[in-house]
Amino acid sequence: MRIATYNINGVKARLPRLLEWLEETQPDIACLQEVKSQDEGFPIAEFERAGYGAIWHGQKSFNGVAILAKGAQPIETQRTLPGDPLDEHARYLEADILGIRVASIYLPNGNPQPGPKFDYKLAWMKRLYARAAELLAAEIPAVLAGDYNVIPHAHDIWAPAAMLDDALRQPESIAAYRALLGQGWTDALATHYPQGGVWTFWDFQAGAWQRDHGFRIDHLLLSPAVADRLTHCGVDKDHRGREKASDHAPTWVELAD
DNA sequence: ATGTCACGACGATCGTGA
Repeated sequence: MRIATYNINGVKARLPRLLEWLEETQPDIACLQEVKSQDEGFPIAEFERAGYGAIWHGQKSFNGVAILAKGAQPIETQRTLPGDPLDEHARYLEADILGIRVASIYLPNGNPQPGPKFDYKLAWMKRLYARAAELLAAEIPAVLAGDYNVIPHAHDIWAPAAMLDDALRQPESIAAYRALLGQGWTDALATHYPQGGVWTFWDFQAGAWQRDHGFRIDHLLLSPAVADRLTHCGVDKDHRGREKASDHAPTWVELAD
């Protein structure tokens, strides 16, 4: 069983590429971020034609998350991240599919830092910590997949000195991510590629793709029962190099049945 | 040092967010 996460940066702009990726790689579950569409603009008919059921939480212009399931309908368990009723950003969606709880996460970017956007990022990570703890306490097999906007380690970026002033590499961001892992979650790619050097994002600017100036911010966190089933994981890097591609590449885990 | 892209309101460019 394959579970993937893909920050698509605009579902309408990427639709041909997205359908092509589904057709080529056939993920059983796909968590999407940066849908950048209101609910009514979500191209559900196209996904159903491709054989996928879906749930989505859209927002005008930015944010927006979705979960696709091959030949199945995700059963929604959460439409928001608990802990702040005033937070209207569409950044969290959670569902049961094929016996696994799956969350599609679009964690706040947090730039510029310091500032209110960075404060929001850290507060959001605290709320995620609380939700993740609940899932573990209930012993629900779970995968928390998405764009975490955190570069966990110096070997998760093309140059250790790059981005040091950025919200994605602040000590507070990294500490919050490590605290989450400390609950008992497995960062799948970190486990399989402990030497680092695996990127999931290449900026549109500055020829980052051509120079391979990337970093790893799209993560799949596995609960203990799911981690025991992990057989392979990776990044569909070639999809980043295609025409009209997102700035992220799809990232996935393969689980034993 | 610089380099991009999507979205949406506005009105055929610009601000925002990344």
